[in-house]
Amino acid sequence: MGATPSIVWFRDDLRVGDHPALHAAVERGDPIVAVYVLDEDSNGVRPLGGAAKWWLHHSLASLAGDLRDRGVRLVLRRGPARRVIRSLVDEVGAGAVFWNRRYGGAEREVDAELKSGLSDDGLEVRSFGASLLFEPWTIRTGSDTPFSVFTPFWKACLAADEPRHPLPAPSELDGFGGADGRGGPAGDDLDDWELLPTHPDWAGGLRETWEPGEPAAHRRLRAFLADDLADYATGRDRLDREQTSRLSPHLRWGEISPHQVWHSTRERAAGTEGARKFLAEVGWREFAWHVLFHFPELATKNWRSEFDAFPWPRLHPSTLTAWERGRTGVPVVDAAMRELWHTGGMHNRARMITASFLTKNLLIDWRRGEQWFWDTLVDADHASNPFGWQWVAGSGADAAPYFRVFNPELQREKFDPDGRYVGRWVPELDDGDSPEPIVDLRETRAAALAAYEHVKAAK
DNA sequence: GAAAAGTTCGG
DNA sequence: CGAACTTTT
Repeated sequence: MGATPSIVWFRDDLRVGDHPALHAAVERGDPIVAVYVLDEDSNGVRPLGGAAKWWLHHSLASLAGDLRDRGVRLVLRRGPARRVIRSLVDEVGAGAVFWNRRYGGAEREVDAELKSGLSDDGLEVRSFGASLLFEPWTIRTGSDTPFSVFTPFWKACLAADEPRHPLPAPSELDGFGGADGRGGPAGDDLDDWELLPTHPDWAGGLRETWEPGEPAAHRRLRAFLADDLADYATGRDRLDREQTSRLSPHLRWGEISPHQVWHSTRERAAGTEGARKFLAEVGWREFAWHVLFHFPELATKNWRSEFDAFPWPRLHPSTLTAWERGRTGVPVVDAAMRELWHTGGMHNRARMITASFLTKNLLIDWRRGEQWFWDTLVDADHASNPFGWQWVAGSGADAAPYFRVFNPELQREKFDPDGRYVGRWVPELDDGDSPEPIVDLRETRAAALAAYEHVKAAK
């Protein structure tokens, strides 16, 4: 056993393949301590939603297995990360701490403080880019500002140096304290974290829909590239088809890296319309994270501050509840909200439709919707979720308010032409049992545009 | 199929 | 400047 082990701190990168921090620890040569910290205590770190906890439980179980197979036990610790990592360092006498970068505001503060503190104590502390294709500070406009429009942003990314090729997963690791970790530091039992719902167990639909973990992420990518990429450019918009990649939760938890997605897609289908379009969707994820990097308050504050003048009417709680539970009387909205409640996922276009309906037709503040998605989506992350909501609300980057009052009836006709999506989730429609919409679409659209006039006046 | 219409960014 | 923009009427 080496005297000075290296700690690899796993965060939103629950994988062993293409893991630069783990890779660097292997190269360093000392025995490895792998740790995951459940941090619900650090200032400003957002507590996980219910669906996210469900995913995290299974993803950690999968990662622990993959590490154990390679000779390392995953140590689970709970508490404020600064304190937990520092005490682990002392406990094992670590000589190095490696991690992959996080880009949220609160997380960056935690990491920066730890990095300087541990470095002052003489440890080797290194962080790596692993969850984004391009570091946010490297993609800038010609006038050296961050981009606020997607298309030129993505063009600049495509013109930059190509993202690195993925690193191989280490086949064998030198675990500190032996392969079973008995000689190493103690950790929590995953079950004791109670991440899974019990009373009641509402996760049945999630189990039917998803398979968390790194091996499943790669199977999903392979199946998507083989079956769905060719017709992706148009098929992705169809609510009644399963032609999207459904990789978002795997990317959210870092079970697969965007580098792996990028290179696999290019190797398989470089130059095709499907590949171009799919990688642009990965680009939207990238853009959201870059925006969050430059504007850490994305989840709470309007990115366009003039939207602070938007006159959200007084909220009737029953209206919000009707939206949450899929009882608005607007079929495609109700179908999508029930899909979310049941499966923990929602089609990309359905997200735009339901978000437009909440903010433009119900005139409810985007933050209420964002919070609901945060609690119910398995893929909700710190960037894409608030970014998407602000984009739809009109307060965000690349948002063109006038254009983004979706008409849910038109959207249904275009993207669920045979009614298969709506019929699956709102079966009572077939019985001729269609309730009246809780709002008039034309009137509320006009009201939203009138409210938007206040925003313009506030500029 | 055109117009509604506001903003960004590269040329 | 003018092209671009996950749309609606």
